[in-house]
Amino acid sequence: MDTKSPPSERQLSATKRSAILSGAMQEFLAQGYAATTMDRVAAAAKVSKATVYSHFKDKEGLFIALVQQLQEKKFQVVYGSPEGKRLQGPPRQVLHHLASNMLENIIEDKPFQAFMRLIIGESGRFPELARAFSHHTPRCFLSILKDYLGAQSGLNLKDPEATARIFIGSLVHYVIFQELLYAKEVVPFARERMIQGLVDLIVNDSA
Amino acid sequence: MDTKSPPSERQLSATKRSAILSGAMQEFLAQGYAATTMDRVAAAAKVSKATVYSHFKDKEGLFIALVQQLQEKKFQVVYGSPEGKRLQGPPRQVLHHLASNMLENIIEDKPFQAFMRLIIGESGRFPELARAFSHHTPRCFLSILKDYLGAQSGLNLKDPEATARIFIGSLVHYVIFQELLYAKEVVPFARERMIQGLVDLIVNDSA
DNA sequence: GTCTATACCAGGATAGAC
DNA sequence: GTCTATCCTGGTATAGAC
Repeated sequence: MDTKSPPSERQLSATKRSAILSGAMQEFLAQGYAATTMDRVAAAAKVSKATVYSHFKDKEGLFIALVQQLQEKKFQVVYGSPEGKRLQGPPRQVLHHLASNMLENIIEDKPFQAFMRLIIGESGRFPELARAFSHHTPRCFLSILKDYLGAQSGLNLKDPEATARIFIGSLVHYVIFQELLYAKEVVPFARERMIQGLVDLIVNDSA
Repeated sequence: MDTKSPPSERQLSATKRSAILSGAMQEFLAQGYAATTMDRVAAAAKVSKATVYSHFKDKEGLFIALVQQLQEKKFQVVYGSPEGKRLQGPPRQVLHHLASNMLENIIEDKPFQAFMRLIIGESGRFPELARAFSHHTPRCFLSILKDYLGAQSGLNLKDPEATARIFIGSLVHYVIFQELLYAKEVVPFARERMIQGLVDLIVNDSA
């Protein structure tokens, strides 16, 4: 018996590949594209640099593969969320619940915030990735909300889709501003107040 | 007579300094922090690299100086905007005008968009700059809008500040999403429809 | 398929002439 | 105060052993 890895002496390609992607995620999310070095990626993945290059063409290829993987995996969590199903119930409750969950999910999820930073920060150099992000991410969310709002005749909304965009946009902006740009430390604004303000604006039953 | 610069053979320090900042702006806004090289900054400023280092301690110092300068100069244009004065008039008109101007200003101003990308993208590495941005930028704008909304008793707003944040947040998010992330090419949404939706949501007089 | 070792290049920063 | 020339580190990518 030696001190090496007991289960499988020779690890297979798929294992290495996912280890590399995992290391790449750690580095790219923390440092951004240009500041990340293949050395550190290899170290984080506990793999030699040459192995990284045998699995991915170059730094750019690795980055693109990583982002695509994150889009597919991370997103179902944040945007697909508990409400993959259609929404139903009284607007006040549904909207409050929806906003609350969305903020909670994103604010807790630091890696996802780093991912937002990365996508926005690198959107100049990697426009394709930004386009893919715009295309896939808020699609289902927006569409579900739009349908729900459109079906609530009691709300008297002139443009349900615009309303849905305002709803989501306000919340995403809240996260970008308060969290990514540290506004919470400098011009704080309670999460609950934001949510309540948004719900009141949309529902607006004269209570 | 030689072929060199006729006006002043030896340029002064202040001139060089602003040339360097100008070159730095060009490079940092286009490439981001890490991908920008001091060589290219010097070239863009038509100055030797040593001169750059005589005016600024290092790359980081140059970057910070640049961002601070941009905050002070660029901002009065975009956020101070035509409405530095207090707002007055009927809500529908004022809000529509305000939103329209704000979007117009930001969407036309590509350098400012690059600046947003930069601030968000580098907010992990330069949290101080992000904090300064959060602190100064939308301050006056938000405050003016909040006061205006609070004064319009006809609107029946429960929380004018929350409403003001939703207003600005929706619009900023619109820019980030549609412009910076190229959503306009992939899930387009008319600017005017966004503005109208926002105004309708806030004003909401049953016409 | 994976590692070690290395080629090659570029970037940040500085020394020294003028 | 500004330039030219240079140092040195560290990065991407690959060659060759196992």
